[in-house]
Amino acid sequence: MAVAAAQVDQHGEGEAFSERQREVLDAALELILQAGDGLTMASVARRASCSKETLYKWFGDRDGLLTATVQWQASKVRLPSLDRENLDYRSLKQGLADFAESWLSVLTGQMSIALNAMAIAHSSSARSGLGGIVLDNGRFAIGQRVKPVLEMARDAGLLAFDDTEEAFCTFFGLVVRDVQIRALLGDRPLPDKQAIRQGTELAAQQFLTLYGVPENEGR
Amino acid sequence: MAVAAAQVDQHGEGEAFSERQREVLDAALELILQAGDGLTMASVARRASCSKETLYKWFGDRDGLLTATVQWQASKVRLPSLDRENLDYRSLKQGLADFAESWLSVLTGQMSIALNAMAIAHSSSARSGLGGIVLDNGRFAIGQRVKPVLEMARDAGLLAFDDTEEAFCTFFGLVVRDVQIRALLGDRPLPDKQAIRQGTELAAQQFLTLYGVPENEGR
DNA sequence: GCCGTACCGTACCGTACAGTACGGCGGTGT
DNA sequence: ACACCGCCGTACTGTACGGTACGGTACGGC
Repeated sequence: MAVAAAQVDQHGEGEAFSERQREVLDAALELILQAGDGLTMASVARRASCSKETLYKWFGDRDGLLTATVQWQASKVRLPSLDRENLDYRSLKQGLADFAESWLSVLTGQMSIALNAMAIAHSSSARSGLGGIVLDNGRFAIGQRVKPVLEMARDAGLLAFDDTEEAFCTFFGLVVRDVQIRALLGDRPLPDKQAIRQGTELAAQQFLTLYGVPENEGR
Repeated sequence: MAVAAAQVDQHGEGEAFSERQREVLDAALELILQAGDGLTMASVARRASCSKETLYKWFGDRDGLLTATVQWQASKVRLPSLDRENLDYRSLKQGLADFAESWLSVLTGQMSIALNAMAIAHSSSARSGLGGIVLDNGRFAIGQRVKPVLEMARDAGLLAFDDTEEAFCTFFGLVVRDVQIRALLGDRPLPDKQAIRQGTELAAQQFLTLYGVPENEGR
């Protein structure tokens, strides 16, 4: 229930874990990949060559270990920046499509799926903030990254909208569609690189159709 | 692992369960609502005033009970039809918005969230077809319902698209956005009736902007 | 050399829960 | 009346796993 140091910093930039602790958390991540929520404290200890007692000392309990693991993974994921000066219509579209592609690739990765599944499984029962953490570092973090760009594009006269949140949610829907929920429900195969690229290009096009300012389209 | 009769029919219209069995499955649904995947065979037996032995006799094992429960719930959900003759632009938009509203309402209901969460929790570990069942009766069933309408509207000259699947996926994305994943990850409060209505009306409008045939809009 | 600290490995405990066994009981056919 | 059957209730078994205790080892300070 109590993560030694990561408890303190609100947003968990992840500097709170020692080298050895990070090894342990990586072991936990590997196990989550193959066993999902079914990982046991013993299996983590075995995989990381550490003792269960140490796990409890460092992370308090099972929930604390899971929380720390999710935070650790979140601190590793670094999505592309998408900040860009000299915006024009074409580069905006390209930037949105590139960003969406990278984002969807992460979202359909084994790790994202496993972690989201685990967080969802927990949100129904335990009062661990796993769902909140995943939400903060997933959907929320993406929003924080995208919204300024949308507003920048609006200021440049390329987009038109009143509600940034609404515009971002629309972008989210156009990009993600049913892909994530299908993946989470075990639908296979996952979309490949090409399918993702194709979908996100369409999404960028559609988003601009909805929110773009026609006279500034250039071409 | 083996559901007595429901095993036979592929799509489970749900007539395979006796009155008493349906009572038991309803008890299981109630428990899933409050305990999610954490429901125990004993709790179901207690709630339904039946013996564990009967549960095992009828449903084989815990997985079989869960599967039957999900099928039973799926057989109960009946989304509005949306079939409509004499399509015009306005009635199409209204129909899509109404349908989307009803759909999103179901999707954000306690029962949908609990069942989806359970199916997701299982898809990571067990090889039970829970995820597939939910997918078939959720996303897939919706598609089957919506696609003919889209094609009908296209034949009437109201919509323009080549790929029905693509058009439907776009509709899905515009309607669902981040609502479902946020709900599954425990984000609260859930959108209320008004927020849903507002979102789905926007979605219908956006969908028509993307796929509507302008000259037939007849405002 | 001695002590404290941190950690590993393993054994152990308690509990929760899936699955089974069995006695009892009410209904139905003969 | 009696046998049979489906079901309830309850007790039981086996096991998996969270959490704890403890002995053994390596290391740094004094």
